[in-house]
Amino acid sequence: MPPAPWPTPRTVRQAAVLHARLTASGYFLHPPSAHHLLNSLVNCLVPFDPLHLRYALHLFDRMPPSTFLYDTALRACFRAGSSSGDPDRPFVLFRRMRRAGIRPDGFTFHFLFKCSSSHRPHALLCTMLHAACLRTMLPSAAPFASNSLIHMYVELGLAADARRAFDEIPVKDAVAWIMVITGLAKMGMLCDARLLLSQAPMRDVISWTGLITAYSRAGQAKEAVGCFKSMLSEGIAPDKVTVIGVLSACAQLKDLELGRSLHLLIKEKGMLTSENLVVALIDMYAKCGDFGHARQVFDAVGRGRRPQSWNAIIDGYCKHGHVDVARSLFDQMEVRDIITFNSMMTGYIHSGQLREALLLFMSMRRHDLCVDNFTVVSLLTACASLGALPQGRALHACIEQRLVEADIYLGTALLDMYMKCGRVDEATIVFQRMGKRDVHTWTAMIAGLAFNGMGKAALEHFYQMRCDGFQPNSVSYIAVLAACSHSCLLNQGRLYFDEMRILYNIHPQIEHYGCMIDLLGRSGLLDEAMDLVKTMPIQPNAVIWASILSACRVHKHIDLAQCAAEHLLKLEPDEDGVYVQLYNIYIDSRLWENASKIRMLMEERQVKKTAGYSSITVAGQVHKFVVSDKSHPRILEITAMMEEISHRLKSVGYSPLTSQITVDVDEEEKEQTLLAHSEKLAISFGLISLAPNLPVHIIKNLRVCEDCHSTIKLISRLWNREIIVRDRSRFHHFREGTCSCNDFW
DNA sequence: TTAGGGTTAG
Repeated sequence: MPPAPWPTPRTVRQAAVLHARLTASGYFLHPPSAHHLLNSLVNCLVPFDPLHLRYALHLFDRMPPSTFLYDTALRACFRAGSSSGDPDRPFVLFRRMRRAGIRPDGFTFHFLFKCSSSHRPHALLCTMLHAACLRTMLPSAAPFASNSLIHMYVELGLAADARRAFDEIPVKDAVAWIMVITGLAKMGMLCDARLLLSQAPMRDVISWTGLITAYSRAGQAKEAVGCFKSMLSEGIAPDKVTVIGVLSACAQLKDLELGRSLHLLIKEKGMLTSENLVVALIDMYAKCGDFGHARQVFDAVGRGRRPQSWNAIIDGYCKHGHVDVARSLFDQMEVRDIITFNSMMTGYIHSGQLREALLLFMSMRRHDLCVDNFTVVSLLTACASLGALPQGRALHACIEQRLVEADIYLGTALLDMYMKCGRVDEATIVFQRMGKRDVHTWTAMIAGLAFNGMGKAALEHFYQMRCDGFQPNSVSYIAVLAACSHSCLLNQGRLYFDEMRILYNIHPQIEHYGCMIDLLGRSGLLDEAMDLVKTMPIQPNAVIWASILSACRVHKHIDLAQCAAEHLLKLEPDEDGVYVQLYNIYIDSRLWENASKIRMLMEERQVKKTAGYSSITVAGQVHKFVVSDKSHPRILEITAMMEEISHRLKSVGYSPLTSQITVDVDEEEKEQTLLAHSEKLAISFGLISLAPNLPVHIIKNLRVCEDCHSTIKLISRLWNREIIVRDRSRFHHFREGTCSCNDFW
């Protein structure tokens, strides 16, 4: 006797009633009835409350097992979402199914892949599932699983695996399938033809879109666009989701031409009703810097735009340096989300407006927004540029306490912060503990070692990076060449400068030339450096001429110094550093008259010398000193320490470099002035207030003077103390009487 | 009696 048409339960109570009726009538073990009950639960209840998953699985455990029931149980796991507890449950179910000898079908794998997309298990497990799918499935059952397989790899960010899954869909067999299907249709077997058609494994718009999205999300935008073109040539029409993926790739490539043609396509097909697509379109125009069109699309959406549209345009303005325009849009927004705040903060940080970024960060709490890993990356970047080590360490503690999810960006930002605060040891620990690294992580490590004066270690890391299969990019080579120049590794520098073009087709930019010219200049090869300046295909900028000028000072090359200074004064007439550098060169060479001309020129042009200062953090508090500073509450102790330093330095035969002082005063006064330099005050304070095992860490806004440099080397030996000084362009690590810069800075 | 791809922040 067929069962009565059972009602569809819409509440747990109704489900329980039906459960009782089925059990009482013996129909609980009748497959269609059992399926009906379980299906209703999965469709109506589980998606709205993951707690009902337990009830559904409880029923499932008591029903006679079948492929369909297992598929339904897996579907239940998927629909309950990732918040429903045990992320391993789908895999446990699958293992049980195999042990019970129940054959999986396309749906089984489909739901397993869907679960894997949301639960993000280990990549190895996904590969094993993929293999099991290939092993056990008939090709005719594949189409359900293949697109979800691609999607799983997309979610895991594994574009190459997504590609492999895509290639496994046998497109060449499509012809054979179509022949069989048309054959059946011609014989009048329309039902069979339709069934076969629904099962034929062919690449459709969804497979292609999956692959395009995979490439786009993995940052392989060229491949994404390549796929899009292949898709069109196979005669498959894109839909709005495809276009979103391709627009995102265009934005990465700054391919405005393709972006515009997509805009035309969107208009033709009337796709502008999708706001997701509108967001992608605004983002593409904004990232390409075409704000006219970006605004046109943005304005056309009108009031009631989603925050995503605002975010896309705000971020575009920030990335192109129009932070004020971005802020005015930010202020007009009614509902801002975490992305809005993070974009705006990042904009401020990259434009050097750290105070504004901090104010925004503090206002996030008022908007009930929790800090996430994007926020922490921004804050770490700010700490790195300020050299704010204690604050950076506090953020590290938040990561360790798992208050934010640690990922590859966060790890890289953390190691970069430690490097920029001169803590190579801590940066190295972060680097070594990172489970996953990418080219940015390696580059941050190499650059960090480079400007901390550890050129050889930097090059060893570069070697290791390539052994690990990472392809260096143009920024990696800037770091490598900077390592060579900071550590005076001339032969290696020449090698890498040629190699980047030959091996990777990376053409040198102004930064690469800058490093190379700096390296040649440091090595005393000023003629060769000038040859490179003359022959390079780019107009030399201020950095290039400043390198030449520095080299001229060290190698006493007055004529070339004058030539470099002339170029610099044309490029940056208001920059006091040039005047000071040239002035010092004249003083070193005892050309007093030229020196005083420079002074007059500065007065004439009203160029003010930037006031030098040094800061040191003790117990979380920043102490700032200027020359001859008497304002510190512990000035008496600091002065006593200064006197002790002076006394001990003299006892080992050190005489102050009073020749650096050009004001007409007696020797003793000159000595006093040198002794009152801000970095020496800060170091004295560090010595009296920090525990003896802690390094003394100073941040200086200008370059360290020669007398201070020699003095600090001696202090590091006499007090057996590590002293780290970050000046405006590099780090000096003083240990046991030597400095990591090898006296060239 | 089961299905499928999405945009914006580091």
